Amino acid sequence: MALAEAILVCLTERPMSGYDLAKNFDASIGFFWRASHQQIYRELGRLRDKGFVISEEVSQKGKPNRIIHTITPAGQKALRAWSKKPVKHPSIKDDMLVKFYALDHMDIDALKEQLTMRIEQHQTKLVKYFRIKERYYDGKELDLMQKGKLIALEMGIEQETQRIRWLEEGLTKIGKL
Amino acid sequence: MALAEAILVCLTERPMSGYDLAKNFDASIGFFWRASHQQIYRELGRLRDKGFVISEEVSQKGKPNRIIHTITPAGQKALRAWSKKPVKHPSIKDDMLVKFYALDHMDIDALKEQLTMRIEQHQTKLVKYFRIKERYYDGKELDLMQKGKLIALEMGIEQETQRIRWLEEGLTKIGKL
DNA sequence: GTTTATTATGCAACTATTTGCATAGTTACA
DNA sequence: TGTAACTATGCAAATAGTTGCATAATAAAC
Repeated sequence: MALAEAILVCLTERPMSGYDLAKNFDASIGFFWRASHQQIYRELGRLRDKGFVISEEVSQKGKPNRIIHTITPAGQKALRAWSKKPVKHPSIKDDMLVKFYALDHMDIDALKEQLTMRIEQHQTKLVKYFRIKERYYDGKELDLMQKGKLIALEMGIEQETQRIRWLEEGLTKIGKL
Repeated sequence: MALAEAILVCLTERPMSGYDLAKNFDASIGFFWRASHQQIYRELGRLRDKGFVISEEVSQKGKPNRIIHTITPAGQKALRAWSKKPVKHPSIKDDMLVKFYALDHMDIDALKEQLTMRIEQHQTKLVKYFRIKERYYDGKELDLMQKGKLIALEMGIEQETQRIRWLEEGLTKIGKL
């Protein structure tokens, strides 16, 4: 399970609260591993139990106190250990492919609409990725950490581009039926 | 959740036992929606509770009895209703991308090995897809059901091809670091 | 003759994920 | 002055998915 590791990775950048992490998961590493704030808070509890992070409460005026989590040396070690473990192949679960597979029981017009919507969603995401790439990476001097993030981002761009392509092909194909 | 629907789709072809379904999930629709036999048996129980399938026991000599499940008109109706519901965008959960994102904490050589393994896995799958395509679809007269399945298969082929491409690009990129 | 694979089903426990709710103060806008 | 959005945390329940085990017979391989 990479959620624990994704959180640890974020915390190597700087100590953060659960709230900060949830925002991060909306904006950067979350492109590659989605998680809700509920999941993050629970996972933080587990990481604390294992001694991979330490948490300290910081009082704020007015707002509820923040709990800032810092990665421990044990956490760093766990990350390095994880890097050597084989990845499992990602689970493919795509409603759309099931719908194509069962085309003779589907409402074709509804399917076309859904395809169009999905294409738009992926395009929105792609635009977001390109903005981040331009803003933070293009024409900059990068260290190893940044290079890794850029590669991940470029892989994300590839993935979205390709997803759009096959959804468009699918749309064309059902148009020709 | 498309598991219920994936099962119903299989049962529109012919009535089947849980065991048959599990095999189907290994070979055809399972390319687009993975499920273990435990999941399938549980889901079949739920579908029976909802009246979407009826199940009857068939005794066999020697072997344990088979329970054959048949889709009901209510089940057919549920399938059509599902076809009109919007798809949710597939959850992206890929350890590999998280590992790239955290490149500065990873063991690069281990990562290269993992990439190579993943590429091989996707290639194996691709070969399987091509065999099915040649054997069942190429140069044949196809009805709507078969056309749908072919499109799904071609989309699967696209997806695997593209996955291989971006994994190879990733490998090249970390080679250049 | 024994081990292994295949057919056939299913429970139980655990882990992961999603959805909904609850609390509680702050800031901005209309 | 009210409402909505934002900051900040977390519990509870439901659903989904994985892992491990258990049973029980047949057939083929070694």
